[in-house]
Amino acid sequence: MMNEITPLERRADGGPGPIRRTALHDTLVSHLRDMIIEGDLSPGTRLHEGQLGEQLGVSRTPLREAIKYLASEGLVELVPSRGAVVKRFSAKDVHDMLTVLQTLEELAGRLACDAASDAGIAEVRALHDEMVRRYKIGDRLQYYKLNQQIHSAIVQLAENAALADMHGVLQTRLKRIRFIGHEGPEKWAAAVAEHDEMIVALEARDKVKLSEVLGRHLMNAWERVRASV
Amino acid sequence: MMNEITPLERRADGGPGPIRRTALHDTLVSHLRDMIIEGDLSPGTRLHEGQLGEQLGVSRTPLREAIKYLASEGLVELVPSRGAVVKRFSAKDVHDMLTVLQTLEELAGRLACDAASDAGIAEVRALHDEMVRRYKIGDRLQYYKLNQQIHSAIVQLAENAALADMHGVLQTRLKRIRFIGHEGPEKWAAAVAEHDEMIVALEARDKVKLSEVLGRHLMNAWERVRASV
DNA sequence: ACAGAAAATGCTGCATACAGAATACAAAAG
DNA sequence: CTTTTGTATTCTGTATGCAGCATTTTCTGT
Repeated sequence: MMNEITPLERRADGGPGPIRRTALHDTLVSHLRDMIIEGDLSPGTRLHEGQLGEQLGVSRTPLREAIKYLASEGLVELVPSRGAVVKRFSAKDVHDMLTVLQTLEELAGRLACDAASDAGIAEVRALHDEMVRRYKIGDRLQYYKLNQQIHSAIVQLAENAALADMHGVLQTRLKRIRFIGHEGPEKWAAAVAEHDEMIVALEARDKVKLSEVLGRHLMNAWERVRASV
Repeated sequence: MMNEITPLERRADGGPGPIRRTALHDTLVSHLRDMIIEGDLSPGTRLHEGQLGEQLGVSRTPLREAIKYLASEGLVELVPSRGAVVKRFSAKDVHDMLTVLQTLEELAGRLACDAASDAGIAEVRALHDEMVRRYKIGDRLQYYKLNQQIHSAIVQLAENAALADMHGVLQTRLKRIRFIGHEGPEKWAAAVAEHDEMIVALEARDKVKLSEVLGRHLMNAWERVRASV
């Protein structure tokens, strides 16, 4: 993280493959979101329209639209006459978010056991195995990313768009925090063990168990990150 | 509903009281949100920037920013190169939203019993009594509004910002639907009875009971609206 | 030297202008 | 009469320009 700020590539031009007409709005939103999550724009930073726009190579208009979008997502805060600043989350905020996330994932677990296809479960299993492999070789970054993917995938299995939406918003808001949380070896091992229980419960379509493990996992997540916020 | 579309009043000018510096952005967002909820802009309708902007008396720039904000809220959908359309919800969508809302309110009930102040509970009681009064005189509109307020108020008592956010988004998305749901006298009575149980459980700070009633109430809400979606 | 006021600078908020894409329409061919 | 293709119009997407507010800097008086 803390990358150099680079102009975003607008590959409306050639490049191989079908000429994907990427909407600038979406690109900008993703880009800004990443910049916030990865810490290029730290909490409290003012989003300077002129400056930021020049760095990214876009004019102020689409940039402002993207900022409004992110404001609705809760990543930035709009201050009248003073633009937008990257939102800062207190420890209580993080705890609150994890509480809600816990409840949502418990629900997702129950729904997923009913709604998921065998193929869907197999995909999660594949992600899980890959994650464990990354764990064993100590690849924290990929472990982290696969971890997130697994949680998202389980939510997807629940086949509930509203649930996926709400989960996505909270997960995005928390990414910045969780990314930082570097747990020690023993806590990391515990997290992996929980994930093991998870996948077993999912494959058995054991609602009660899966829901319980997901809930416990997020309770523990708070313990893992509370020090860093 | 189905009001005439009127230009929004921008009282940056005089008027009594302190010169409230109302940000146009917020005003526009609220206004558009209301137009969608109240059915002035029905699902599938294209949000015509030029036309809509002229009707509201604003230029396209702030209007587009407001639309982007609403898109992130999930009320409108952005179609590349074709602007924005009011999002249409299927019966399954509504059911999904109610499922999540149910889970969130159950959580809110549990948290509220711990976190709420006596004064806060008293305020909900006041809303409840007023709502019952409106029920008795058959004032559907005010009943409906107070109903929503009570649910929001209980969520507020939980003192969890993330929970309030997620609940708010879903409640807003559902407003358009629930507004339509005209239940018969017996179902209406049942809903009021549930609200009675609710306030009693809240005053007793009975977590289990309050959570259960809130959950049941929203289960039944689905039964009440399923016909109209 | 310091406090307060006034000017100056920089930024946001809104409006307008321009370019490109999508759609609607019309004319021509089958 | 249907289909297709070329053209015209309309609307979106992006850039730029201007006015007002906030903040900072500088000037002035004690």
